[in-house]
Amino acid sequence: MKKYNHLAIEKKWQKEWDKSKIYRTKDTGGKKFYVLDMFPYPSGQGLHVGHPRGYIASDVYARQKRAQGYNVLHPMGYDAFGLPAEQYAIANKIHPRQAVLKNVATFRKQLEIIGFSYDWTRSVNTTDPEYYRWTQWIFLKLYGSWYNPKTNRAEDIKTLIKTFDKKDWSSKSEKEKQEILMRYRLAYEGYSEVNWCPGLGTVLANDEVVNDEKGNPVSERGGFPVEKKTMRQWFMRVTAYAEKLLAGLDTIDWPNHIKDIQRNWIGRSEGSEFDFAIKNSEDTITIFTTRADTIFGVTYVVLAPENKLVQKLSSKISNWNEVQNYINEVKNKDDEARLAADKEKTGVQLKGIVAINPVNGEEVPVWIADYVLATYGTGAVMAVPAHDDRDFKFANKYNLSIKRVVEPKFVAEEATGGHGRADSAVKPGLPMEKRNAVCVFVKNPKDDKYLCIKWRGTPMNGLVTGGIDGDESYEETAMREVHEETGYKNLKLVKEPDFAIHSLFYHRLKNTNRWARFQYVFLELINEERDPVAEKEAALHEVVWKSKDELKEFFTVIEGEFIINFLNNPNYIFTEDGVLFKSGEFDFLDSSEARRQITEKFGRSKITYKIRDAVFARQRYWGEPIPLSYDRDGIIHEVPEKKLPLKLPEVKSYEPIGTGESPLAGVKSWTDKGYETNTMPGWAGSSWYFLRYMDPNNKKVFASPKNLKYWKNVDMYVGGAEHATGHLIYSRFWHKFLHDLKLVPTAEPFMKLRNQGMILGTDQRKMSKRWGNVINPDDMVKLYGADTLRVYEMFMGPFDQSLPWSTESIIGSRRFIEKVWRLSEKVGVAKPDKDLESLLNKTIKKVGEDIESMNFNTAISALMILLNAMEKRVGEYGVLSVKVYEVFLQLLAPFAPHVTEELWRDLGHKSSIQKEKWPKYDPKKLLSETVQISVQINGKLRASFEAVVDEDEKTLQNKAIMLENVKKWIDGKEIKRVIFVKNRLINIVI
RNA sequence: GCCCGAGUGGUGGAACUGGUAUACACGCACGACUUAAAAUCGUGUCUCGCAAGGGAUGUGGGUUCGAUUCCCACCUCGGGCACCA
Repeated sequence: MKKYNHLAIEKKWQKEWDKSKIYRTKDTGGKKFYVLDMFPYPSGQGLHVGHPRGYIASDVYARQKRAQGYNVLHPMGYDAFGLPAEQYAIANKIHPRQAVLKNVATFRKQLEIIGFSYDWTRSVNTTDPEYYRWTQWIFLKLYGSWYNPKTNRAEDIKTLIKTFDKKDWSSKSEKEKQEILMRYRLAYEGYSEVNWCPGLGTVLANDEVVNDEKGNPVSERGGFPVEKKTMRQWFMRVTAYAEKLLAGLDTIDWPNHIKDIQRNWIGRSEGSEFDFAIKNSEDTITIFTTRADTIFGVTYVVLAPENKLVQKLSSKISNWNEVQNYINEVKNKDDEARLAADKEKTGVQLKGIVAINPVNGEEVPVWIADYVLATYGTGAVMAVPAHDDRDFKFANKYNLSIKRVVEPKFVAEEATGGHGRADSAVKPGLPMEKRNAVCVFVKNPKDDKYLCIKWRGTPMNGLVTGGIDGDESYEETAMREVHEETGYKNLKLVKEPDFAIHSLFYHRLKNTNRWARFQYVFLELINEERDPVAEKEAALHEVVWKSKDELKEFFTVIEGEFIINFLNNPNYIFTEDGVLFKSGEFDFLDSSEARRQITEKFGRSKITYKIRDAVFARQRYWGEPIPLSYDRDGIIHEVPEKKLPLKLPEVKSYEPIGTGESPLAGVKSWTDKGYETNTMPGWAGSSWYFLRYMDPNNKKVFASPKNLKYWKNVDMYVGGAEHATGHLIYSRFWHKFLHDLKLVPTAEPFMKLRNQGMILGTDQRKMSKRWGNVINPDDMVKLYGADTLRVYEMFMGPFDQSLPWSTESIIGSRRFIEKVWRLSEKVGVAKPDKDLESLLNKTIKKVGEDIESMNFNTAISALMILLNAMEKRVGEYGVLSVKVYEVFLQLLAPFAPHVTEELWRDLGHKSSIQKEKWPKYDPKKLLSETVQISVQINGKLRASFEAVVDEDEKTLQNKAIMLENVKKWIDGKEIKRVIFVKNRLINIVI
């Protein structure tokens, strides 16, 4: 027998496939299918075994699609701009381009030996000027466009200019025009803070900044201090697409958690805006809130320290020095200190400034505090400490008043006792009678017990309650009711938190629905003297005393738990929806309805998003140049389309120049022409690369309309989940923009997305040089073969789960392939075997479905089961049917393309196994002739027996009862019920 | 704190729509072949029990003839967001 020499076989077929070009893709021909991997960043480190996991999966998937008759586009390329290449180049004193070329070559080699079915002629590289020409071209489109909210899409900036007053517009200077347009462009110039490291003379990315022992930010390299510096930047107006990005999620098949992350990131929030006028001023403070129903509870207003209004009002602020100091203090805090959630809130009052609540004209103080973010909503909030946790903490610290305006509401849904009333579930259809009432806590200071009422002949327990008569005060009602119901007469009012609840119930005695607002009143016994209780009252209930701890158990009222929370926690605030109170005409409205009405009358509804515009500039050399230039007057000019690509200048030094600006700012030939010195960020090139694969060598357009129309978009996208809020948002944004401009045919770039889990080191840690736990795929290919590596990576566990590498387990996959190899000796003409036939059909079904749903581990497992059965068959009859073996090879081919090709050809086939049609199963042959029927007694397995498929219940039941093990259990007992599940089980209930 | 996801043998994991829990593989033990070893093949391998039988899918409850699967509460781990008004 021929020896299984994986090295020779794999090399041989890789060469042969390359020669015969079987993986080349044409842009026509039948139904298309686009299978894409997230292209790699070719680092100097090379690959570890975790990297190819996704590539293997997509390769298996692509191979199956090809076998199913699709015209499959399955390309690979390199995302090679960015920091690591630049740093590698600086460290090794070579040009970044050289570093990239070298790393790309290494990657390609490492990938090739694994035997992927990529069409390498379609490869792209983001650093290739012929590629980034189109990245720059798309940038210019973004720069030249605005988002028209009326048409709900991006349009040429000219359509914006048309909306301006003609005369007014032409009277403006170029500079003014530029400033106005900049507020609309989808790519726009602005300012933002960066991590500036004076020690290195450069700007650092967030992950290049670490904390030293004292928690101060320092550079990862060298440990130099890092501070904030405001710098000129370019931005992408992602926020304009927030709604489309959100809505699009419903149209694509992505893992739910990725959709959740994106939804969360976009952070849509429906609320209202209100204008608070500033007393004795023309200015107003606009606030955003989602709780318009609490607006009558506003006791102050807070601005973000960076809010422009603060500077504008400076002359009216009497403590301006103090305010300025606070603003500076906040500015110098690093992000971590400012954002720490548990940190104590700080702020300063703007003395002399008074805001007017638009709903009731109340005058409230104005503060600045860094718990209000300048970048969200309007950068200002109305503070309602009674119903917002943050405002509550702030109010407590600075002694600001607290006004409660929303009260909890409880609707009786079943017959429960409550407040000593005979009440039950609200009856639909009956009118609702509103009433003011009290509910009384009476404490006996001697033993700290509370006065309770137990209703005779009912399970109801509660407190003393009663309706308010005429113009009685709460206290008067409370004392009167206590006296009537219990006889206690010497009581005094104590100061405890006052609160009220609304209770909706059906009043049985009065046959009416009641909506009672119970004001809680806290009394204390002065002494235990009591008058006799009227007979009528005494017949209804008895008096009991309960300690605080016993109350929770004692109350049968549905709102009992809430009341206890309130009693136990003096800081308890009610942040949920409820019923309005002390809110003028809106009293007794539910929160949601109140929000609607108050907004309509006093404000306007508004939708706000968390997502921020994305910074689109890096102060680095190794990125796409931004194709803009500045003239002497600071007017920005676009680099004409026909002059693209604007290539990076050849320079000797691309190291930081020490000002924080890009190294390009130190290149005279560059600055002489006024070119923008910032370069694009790493995500620019990766935001559209999948389109370039459709037409990678086109010199006229980024991809021809014909090819775009044919390939449309990516059908299956495979990559890591870590790109959820980066690449996967940005590329959707660019794609939607291109779609608005009718440059691409679909609204979404990636129809299906699947994430691969990480492969961890054997020590369960992330594979990295640092831990010394890196496993190199080259070594695995050499030792076990690419086919074994592929099978193992697909078999080790669920594709989307992170799993540790096991040096021990991979041997199992190797054994599997060797068994397949050895079995080839035993094929020939064999007698039909129904059981094997049935298993084969089941396996065809299972493997096909499992690949489609990316459950590769169970697909392999099914193949192993079939192999074991085939071996058993050979053991019994000495020969295995060629037909069965061939189908098996076809099923295995996507996973192990080399060895299956070799064995396939050995069987005498002239063409590649990769060209074969995917096997079909016969639904009629899926069932074996016999099935195991389990017999349960009372749900416990007691016996099982073999039966013919689809046999009827009666027959099987009779058979089951005859079994020894079953007889034993049912003997002398009555069979109450028998449950029958076809072809599976019989459960006898006794 | 909020939003997702996951907890099953010594290990990675399997189980369709509620229907024989632990498939498949690794490891381990024993046996065959061998002068020997490796490789290969075979047998066994959740747990308590001599057995009959009992107990096990993070913990505690519930629904059901029957729960890894559905519901409630809690614990642990992983991921995302984090003063978003």
